[in-house]
Amino acid sequence: MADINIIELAKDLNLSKSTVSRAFRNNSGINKETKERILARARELNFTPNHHASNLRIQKSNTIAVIVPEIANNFFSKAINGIEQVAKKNGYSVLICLTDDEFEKEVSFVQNLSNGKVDGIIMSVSGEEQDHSYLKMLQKKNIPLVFFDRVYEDIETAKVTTNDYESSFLATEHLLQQGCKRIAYLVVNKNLSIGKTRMQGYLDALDKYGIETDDNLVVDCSNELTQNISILSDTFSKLRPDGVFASVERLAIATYYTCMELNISIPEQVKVIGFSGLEIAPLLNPALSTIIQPAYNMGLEAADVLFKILADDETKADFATRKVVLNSELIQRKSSAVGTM
Amino acid sequence: MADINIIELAKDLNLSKSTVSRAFRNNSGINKETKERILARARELNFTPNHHASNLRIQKSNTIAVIVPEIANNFFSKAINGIEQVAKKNGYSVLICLTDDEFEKEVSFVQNLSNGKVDGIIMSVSGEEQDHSYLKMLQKKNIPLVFFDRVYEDIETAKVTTNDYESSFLATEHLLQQGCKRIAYLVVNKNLSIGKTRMQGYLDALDKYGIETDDNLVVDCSNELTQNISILSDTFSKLRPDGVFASVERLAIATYYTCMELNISIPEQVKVIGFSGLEIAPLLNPALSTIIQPAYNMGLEAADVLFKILADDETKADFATRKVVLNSELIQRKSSAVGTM
DNA sequence: TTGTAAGCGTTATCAG
DNA sequence: CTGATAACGCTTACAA
Repeated sequence: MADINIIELAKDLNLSKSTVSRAFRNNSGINKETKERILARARELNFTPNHHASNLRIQKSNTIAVIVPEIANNFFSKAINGIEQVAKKNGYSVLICLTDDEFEKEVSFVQNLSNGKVDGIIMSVSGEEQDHSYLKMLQKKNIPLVFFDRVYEDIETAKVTTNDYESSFLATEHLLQQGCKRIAYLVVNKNLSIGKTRMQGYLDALDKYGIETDDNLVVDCSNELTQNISILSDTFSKLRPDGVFASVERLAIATYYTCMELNISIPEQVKVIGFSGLEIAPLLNPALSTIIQPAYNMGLEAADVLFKILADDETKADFATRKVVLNSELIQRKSSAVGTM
Repeated sequence: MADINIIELAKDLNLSKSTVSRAFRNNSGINKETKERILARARELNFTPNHHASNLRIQKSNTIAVIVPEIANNFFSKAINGIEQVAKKNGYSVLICLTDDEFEKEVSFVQNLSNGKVDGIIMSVSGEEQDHSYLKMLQKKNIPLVFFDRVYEDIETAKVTTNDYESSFLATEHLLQQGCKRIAYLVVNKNLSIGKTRMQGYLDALDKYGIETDDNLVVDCSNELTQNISILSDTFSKLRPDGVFASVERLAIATYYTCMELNISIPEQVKVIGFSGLEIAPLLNPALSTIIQPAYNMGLEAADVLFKILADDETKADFATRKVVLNSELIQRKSSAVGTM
């Protein structure tokens, strides 16, 4: 109940509330000394203007939302880190929304956020095969949207992605050059555009090297480790691939666990490469060859684009449909090496 | 500009805004049919009540903040995951604040949040040696605070921690039982209570086994990998420890990198154990012995306590100073094994 | 430079 | 069950 508002502070200082209000804004014409006096007293009384009142008044929340499938994940936590850094610099707060990869939650978050709670949204999507018209609402309400990594192709908005096709092509080509003939492609959801794009790189590389595609070698996995191990055990025993290309980090890990269980030696019996940002890839047994996405920088870029749109100057329209493509980096390590190193 | 408010919606429906408002609350006495009619029309027009207006009115934000040193980190990202799950279930949003381990940012976040922006705060602290009186403000403004993992001992509030002393004691004892005589304790900041507590477990275990303490074996590291490698290289060449107990994950990783560089073999020349929640600890070369903190569950617990306090019933006071201690789990793997496995 | 007053879009109280 | 009206705490023309 020790709550104090601008009126009481004004009374305390024998000023009007408008003058006090001005002290908290930079632009307004106000006497330097009165301003000092006000701020000093405010500090004493622990007063700062109520967020909701001023947000209501100025129709702005100074908050952005990040909607992602998960957070306990190398890639997303780094991306969020990047986003938060930019937000902090701009005086914005960051709301975290985890969809758990469920489209319904994504929709419900967006709906819940569209009433002024946030000024903009950065999202990595979870419902490619669904109806995306619910996003129209954001446009109507003038809430800018930036996609990163996982995007909806049919929605025309700002997007920050990586060169997935090229990376996948190169990764597959790398395995081929190391002598692999039967390369398995592991994917979590074939229908996600990101899975498709990466798969296309894989397919085209095979094609370039004149390798026949075996549909069974495209393995649909899940997000659950034990389940993946069982799926992969099956694949390994039935199809005996000599190479594995994991389209996401957790599938590379599942591959390692499976090989450990089945006593399959990497890279002698099967060579492995995967998308992954693990700092400890070199410490794995054996060191894992990786394609590293610049997760942190993607966050930075996505946030940068969003704030450019929010800045609302002439360039705004330009950024509203901006496409940024960052490059991933392929690093060869022992898991895809020839012979015994 | 397609923005619609409750008044226009009311006009559209030939009703008063109070009736329309009631349709969006559950409790209020309102005719079922009119309510349906209102909600239907609202859906058509994409209307839901403005957040700031209602927050201002009801003096509540339905938002909590999580203040942590970093997010691109196994432990914190899992904890946040837990927190978000609980928040979502309670209809709350989660604001993420990253202090980058800087006390000033922590203070500035708390100050910024204390004006109604959030209803409660969950925090893992970054300024043990600083003045914590700034937190008094939260009490005055009736914003509940729950600490987790890293806490301020001098602040009486709800706390969720793990049994750090016991875990450290057991980890050190484990190394001793494996035959180590010169065990290094790696810590990022000796002054943090969490570092102190863990160190005490280490010291007491040494004592129990009649091992003289060598102050040089308590190694103060940083958060930066390359820096840590150089610090550890120094330690290894000068002090030749036969055991390493890493008080946080990144120091276990730094130890591995250092040993790799110096060609020191784990566990033959030095046995290693560390706090870590890495799913891939078994896949490292060699598999890393770990003490696993229940990060996700800590998040769950911390959020549970916070919402119990926010529920504001008789038990509130009880939870406001609740102490929850969860157990970590020690898992022995090859990095601390005897002989060559 | 400061003060007055009109809103921002809700919700809650009180009549009807 | 519904409607009028007064807050909630702040910002911003406009006036002084």
